[in-house]
Amino acid sequence: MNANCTIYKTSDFIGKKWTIPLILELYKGKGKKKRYSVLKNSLHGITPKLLSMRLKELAKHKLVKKETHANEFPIRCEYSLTKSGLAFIKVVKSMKDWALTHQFKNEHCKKMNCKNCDCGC
Amino acid sequence: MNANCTIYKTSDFIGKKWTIPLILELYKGKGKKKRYSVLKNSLHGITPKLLSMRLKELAKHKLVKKETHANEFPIRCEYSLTKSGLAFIKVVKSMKDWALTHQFKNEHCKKMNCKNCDCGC
DNA sequence: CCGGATCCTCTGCGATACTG
DNA sequence: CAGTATCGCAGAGGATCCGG
Repeated sequence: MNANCTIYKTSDFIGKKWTIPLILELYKGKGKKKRYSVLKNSLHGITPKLLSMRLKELAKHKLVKKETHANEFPIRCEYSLTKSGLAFIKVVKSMKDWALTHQFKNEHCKKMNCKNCDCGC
Repeated sequence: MNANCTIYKTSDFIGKKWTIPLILELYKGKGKKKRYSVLKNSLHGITPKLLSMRLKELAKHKLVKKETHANEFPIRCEYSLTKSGLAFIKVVKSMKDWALTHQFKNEHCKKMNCKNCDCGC
C-alpha cells in the first residue's frame, strides 16, 4: 500500500469523526436541503467547529453543496447532498448491513430504512 | 441520530486513522496470516504505537484474531481476519467502487482486485 | 436571532528511543 | 521480533463571542 492507493486516499477523508453520520443526516428525511442549525441539533454532541470543518471538507470533495440566501433575514444557509454524496449512501448501507450482521443486534434498525428513521435505530 | 445508532457506533470504531487500510492489508495476498513486522512495513508510514492500538481495537471487536507463538525465538505473532473481518471487505469494496466512480480516476485500480494488488493502485 | 469564528483545554497522533 | 516509553504537536471538545 502506498499513498496513491484509492482506498487509502478515500479512507483518509471519509474516516474522520462525524463525517459518515453527517452524510447520513443529510440523506435522512423528506426534504433534501438542511440548515446548519438543524444539522447541529440532529447530530447530538457535535461542536459547531467540527460541523463547519466537515461541511467544508465535504463541499471541497463535492459530496455536499452549500447554498446561502444572503438577501434574507436572518441569513439562511442550506446544505444538500450532490449526486456523488447521494451515491455514497450505498457505502453507508453496506456498512450498516455488515454491522447488523456482525457487530450489533438491533431488530428495529434492521427493519428500518435510514431515510425514514428518527434514529432510535 | 443518537449515541445508540448503529451507523454512529460503527463509524466510531471504523473511522479511525489506519483502520481500513489495516483491514485491507490483512486481506491482501495469498497467505491469510501476517506478522506484525510485515504489516508495519506494508502500511508505509504507520507508527508502531498506532499499529498496536488498531490491532487491539480490531481484536476487541472480533474482526482480527491474534496468535502468539511464545515458545519460539524470536517470538512470532500472527494476525488474521476473522469471518467478521473478512465480511467487512465488502464494505471496503463498496467504498472503492464509489471512489473510482466519483472521486479518483484510476484505470489500473479499477481492473485490479485488491487481493492481488501490490498497491500501485 | 443564525451561522459561524475564536479561545482555551485536553485527548490522540507522529517520531524516536528503548525493553522483554 | 514485537511491541512499550516518552515527548511534542495537531486535531477534537467545550464555552464564548461576533458579523450580518
